[in-house]
Amino acid sequence: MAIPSLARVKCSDCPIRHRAVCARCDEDELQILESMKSYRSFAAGEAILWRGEPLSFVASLVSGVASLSKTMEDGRTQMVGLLLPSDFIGRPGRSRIEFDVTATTDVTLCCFDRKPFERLVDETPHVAQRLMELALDELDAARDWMLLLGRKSAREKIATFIEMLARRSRGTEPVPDGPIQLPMTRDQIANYLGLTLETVSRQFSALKKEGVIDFTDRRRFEVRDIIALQDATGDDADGGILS
Amino acid sequence: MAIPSLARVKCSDCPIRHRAVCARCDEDELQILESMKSYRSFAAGEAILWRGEPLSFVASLVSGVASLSKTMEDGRTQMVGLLLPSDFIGRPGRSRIEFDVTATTDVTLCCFDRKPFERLVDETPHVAQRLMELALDELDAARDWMLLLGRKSAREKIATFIEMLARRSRGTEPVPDGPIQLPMTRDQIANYLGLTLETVSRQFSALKKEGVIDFTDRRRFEVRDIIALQDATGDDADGGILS
DNA sequence: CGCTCGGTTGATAAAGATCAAGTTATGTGG
DNA sequence: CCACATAACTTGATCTTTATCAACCGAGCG
Repeated sequence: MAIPSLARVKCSDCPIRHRAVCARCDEDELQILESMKSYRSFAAGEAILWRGEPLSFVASLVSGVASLSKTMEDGRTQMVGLLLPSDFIGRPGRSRIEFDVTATTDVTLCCFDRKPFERLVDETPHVAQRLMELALDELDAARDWMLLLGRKSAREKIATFIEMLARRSRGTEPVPDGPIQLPMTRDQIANYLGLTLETVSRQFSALKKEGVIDFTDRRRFEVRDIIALQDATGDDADGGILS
Repeated sequence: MAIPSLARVKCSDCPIRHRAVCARCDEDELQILESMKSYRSFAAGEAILWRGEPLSFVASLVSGVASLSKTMEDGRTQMVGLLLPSDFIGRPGRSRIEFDVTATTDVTLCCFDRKPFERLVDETPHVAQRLMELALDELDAARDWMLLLGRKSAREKIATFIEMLARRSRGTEPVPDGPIQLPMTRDQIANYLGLTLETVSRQFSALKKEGVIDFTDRRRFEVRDIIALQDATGDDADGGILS
């Protein structure tokens, strides 16, 4: 069950202050958000929101990793998004969502009741603009993932996934070049990449045998050969430099 | 080459008036858009925008079909979006796009120079709100497509594609139950669905042999058995009724 | 201590890609 | 208007990749 957390972090001290939906807000606007917010925590594996369920709150992800996924009648599932700190859950103007939101690791959310938040969005261009940016970023990420799902080989998918984790944690992790934590099980990785867990395991083993990565533990690895890794992703060498 | 069209349709008579970026605008706002807009036409196959190229204009698609696609170094291509009348091209706050935009059929665009348009967005909540809705709709569509690309079989992909075309043209086509036009070649369909053109052709043939669809011509077909078609998509029978 | 869960590895099967002919349209120039 | 060229499409044979089925391993926990 979700445990409403009483711990109160001041918005100005919040770790996601400059990236979340409040990024563009000034002090006055922050005051309003401060008075509306409440924290909730979810344990790894817990459902945060179910597909189709009425959406009573929206939230910013403060810490941990959550995932968006779609499941077919026969059980096939596809992850359609990975939420990291500062990502937003919920939509202005929509009372339901079309996918499940699940806590992948232990998660803390900064929640707002939906109705008051929507009123705020209408009145606060800074919030509306930031929400727009976040939506467009998600759209770009979704499109990159479509290329991966539709056209990349298993090896390329795994390499892309690892490279993404490595790049992302360079900002977040305490030791910049140290071991990287896999925030999910092989099965969840498979659902993210459109593979089976066996194929995921085999590709990890192959990259390990080639000396590209090295596992210190089943959930923790280090990149040994970043060039070979980027090569294996199938992406342009300078991918993103133009942007 | 793009031929700047001199034909001027009044916004109030525009076929996409209530669905495009201007949907929520009142008469005064429409006046402003009217004075800023210009039409451009592109022939089937022509490039509208290249990935990475500076974005000088944004536009609404007035007629025809355009596609967004990403291409890897070795030529593998994945379509990441299909633009239909009323869809928007370009992003507020971004000077480049991360994919190619191509005219799939002959296309007419209602264009706005980017800079003035961005100023307008900042000053006109009706436009900003509509842009947000359009972006969220695209995001939902992208996520549905991720499930298709990652988890559906070739047969399910083709059935989903046909069902989507059928549903969509029910609104647009002159004869509601008549033949439906395929707006793209087998090769383009393959790039949309993450398949090869041979597999696309084979699946069409299979559905035809089973009497689910019937081709009146290579680019025109009729749905003979809608139940069997929906069955073959792999989606929930009531998919979308809840939304 | 033995169970369970997450993970690895191997053998086999199936789906779809690839390679290779052909066939049907759609032009285009004579 | 016809002959021919070309692009779009279909179909078949074969090969590759990844899924599926199955056995097993090791860490953590009741």
